[in-house]
Amino acid sequence: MKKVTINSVAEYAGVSKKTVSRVLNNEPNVSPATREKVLKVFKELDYTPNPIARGLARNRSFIIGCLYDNPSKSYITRVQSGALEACHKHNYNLLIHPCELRGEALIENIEHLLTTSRLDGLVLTPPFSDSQELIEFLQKKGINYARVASAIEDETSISVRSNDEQGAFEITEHLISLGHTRIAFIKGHPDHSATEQRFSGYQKALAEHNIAFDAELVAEGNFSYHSGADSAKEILDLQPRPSAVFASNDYMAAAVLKLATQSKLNVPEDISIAGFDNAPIARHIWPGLTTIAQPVEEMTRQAVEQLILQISDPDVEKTQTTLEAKLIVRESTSKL
Amino acid sequence: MKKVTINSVAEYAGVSKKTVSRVLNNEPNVSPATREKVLKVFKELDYTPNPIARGLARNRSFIIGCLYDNPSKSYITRVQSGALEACHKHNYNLLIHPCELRGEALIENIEHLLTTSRLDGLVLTPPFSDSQELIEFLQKKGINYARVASAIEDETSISVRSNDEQGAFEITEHLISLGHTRIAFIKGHPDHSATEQRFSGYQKALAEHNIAFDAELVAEGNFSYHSGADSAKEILDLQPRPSAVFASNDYMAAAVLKLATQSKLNVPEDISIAGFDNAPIARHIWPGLTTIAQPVEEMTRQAVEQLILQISDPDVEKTQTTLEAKLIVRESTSKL
DNA sequence: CGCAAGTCTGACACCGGTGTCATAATGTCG
DNA sequence: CGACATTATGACACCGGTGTCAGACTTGCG
Repeated sequence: MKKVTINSVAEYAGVSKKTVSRVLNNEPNVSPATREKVLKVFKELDYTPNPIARGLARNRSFIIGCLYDNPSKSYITRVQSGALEACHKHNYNLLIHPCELRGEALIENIEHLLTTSRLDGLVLTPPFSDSQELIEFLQKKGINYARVASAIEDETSISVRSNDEQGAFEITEHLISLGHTRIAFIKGHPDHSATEQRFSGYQKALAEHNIAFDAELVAEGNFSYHSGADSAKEILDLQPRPSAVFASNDYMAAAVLKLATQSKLNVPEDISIAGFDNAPIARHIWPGLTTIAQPVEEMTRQAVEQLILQISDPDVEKTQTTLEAKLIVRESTSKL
Repeated sequence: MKKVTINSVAEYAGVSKKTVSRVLNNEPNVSPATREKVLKVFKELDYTPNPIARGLARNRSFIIGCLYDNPSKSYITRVQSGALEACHKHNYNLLIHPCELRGEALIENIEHLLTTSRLDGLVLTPPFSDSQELIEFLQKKGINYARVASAIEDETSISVRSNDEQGAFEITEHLISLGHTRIAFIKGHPDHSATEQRFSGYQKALAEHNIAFDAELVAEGNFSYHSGADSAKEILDLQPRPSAVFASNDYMAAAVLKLATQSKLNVPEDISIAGFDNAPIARHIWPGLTTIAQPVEEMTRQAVEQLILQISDPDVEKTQTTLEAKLIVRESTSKL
């Protein structure tokens, strides 16, 4: 398997390598005859251009990196799927890089990432979207980035978010409209800005309907199924038991459902349960979870799309977009 | 933000770029004084070497590609997590590339991938692990690859699998030992070799215990939750109803559980349900699913580890490894 | 002290493409 | 048919590193 380079193609076709390069990139000013000839040699020698060499010359890798630190697998796959869609549309590829926000050496870690592969841009997903430290580092290094689902308003960088507070408000109001007043809440991971947003939506809905906020009804979770199970235990033991639980994501809601069922409670007759995200599990269990559909793929897709735009033209305006979240009512919530 | 290259560092430090390169790569034969001086300039200028230039010179990208076409998100994230572990250990990065086995242009798709990013190797996950067409293409192109969970015995390439047939045999035997004889089976996607393996394990266990195989009890699934729900409908309508269902993966088993519960059947009292894979959902639902734990992360980790070994030394022996699957009994199966 | 071996360092080609610019070939038009 | 615009092509530097090799400088030891 000897290597076929642009030089061998040029030699074989009897033209200069620049002409081969022109054919390769569909540049104008190549006579049809020459183009044909070169294309034939491509086939004959089974030539594939070397992306690294091309990258060096153009100072581009056509690779976008995706950063995440998230216990929800489904969130991650949705993020990836949206990012990939945008990448492939523009002939980019996606490199994934999970790492810990609280790791002792986040910046070193990212620095190492940038030393081992040159990335044209970075998509930051929660909780990185809100990491001031990381953002400053990227700016200093002059790395393009886009932020997904960040709470920070920042006109100097691309950001696509969904309205978490509004979503949490709506789902809480949904529970209230069903007659619930004693509604427990499970918080998400403190590093995620969504946690505060969703909590705030919950509180605002209570206030709006003159229901006193009761700190006893609030449990600390971290978005993981496991943390949901722990919180569920606390909540189900409360006296009197809340008639509804709103968990900050579907995994934790699923955990509440599992523990309630194990305790011989009927859902939703004995207790209503609501989640957030519309993760696959929300419809894979019975009863299906009432939840808020967050357009994760779409957010990420738009973020990456903007990012690629910015890579090709650094002067393009950096947009801030907010997408709507949508209430999805399933079987896990019912009238009191 | 002006670029800091090896040339500027060399000039600033008053040494040749080769010496800078030596310091960069921790090569011997640099006097401590010179090394110090250069390292100081690195800091001072905030120099980061360009991975693309390095890649060109070394003919390496230090990027591994991961191919998949799989409806199970949890399978994919487990694959990614195992692959990432091995990659990061050796300073590689991971590029993900989902694509369709049956897409009109698989080879063109992969060719395009290789044209847009130079990958040092490829991890093939099911169903690509068994795609003869793809494997021939990669061999022709001289691309290193490793196959995960493939059924094909092939001494010429790296392969790490788990014993699916044995696992299916065990779980079927588990059901039989509980007194079940009318055991329905839901097949996986026909493109996946695991489908045939698991089916075969099911049949062998029946035979071993002198239970006649009944084709009526076999439904065609494709590993997706949705297909499991379709199959579940068929199976639950059978007269008499089977007393147990063994679905080829946990998503389909979860679908059976959901439909059974919706039909007011109690699991496992009225019907036992078993899955395969030990996906997160198996323990996130109630009752938890009896299933086979497949070491997906470990398989992928080992495959990538071998792959990286092969990249650095093409003459290293290509190993074939088989890992054990393990029966996990939860609440979804019980005595007849 | 002299010579061989070992340590440091830099000049230079090279990896495989792309950008710039000069020049040759062809076309257009009065 | 000559002057000029346009198209086609190649020479050459360059992207930012690494590999090879030669030469200068140390060191060890008989």
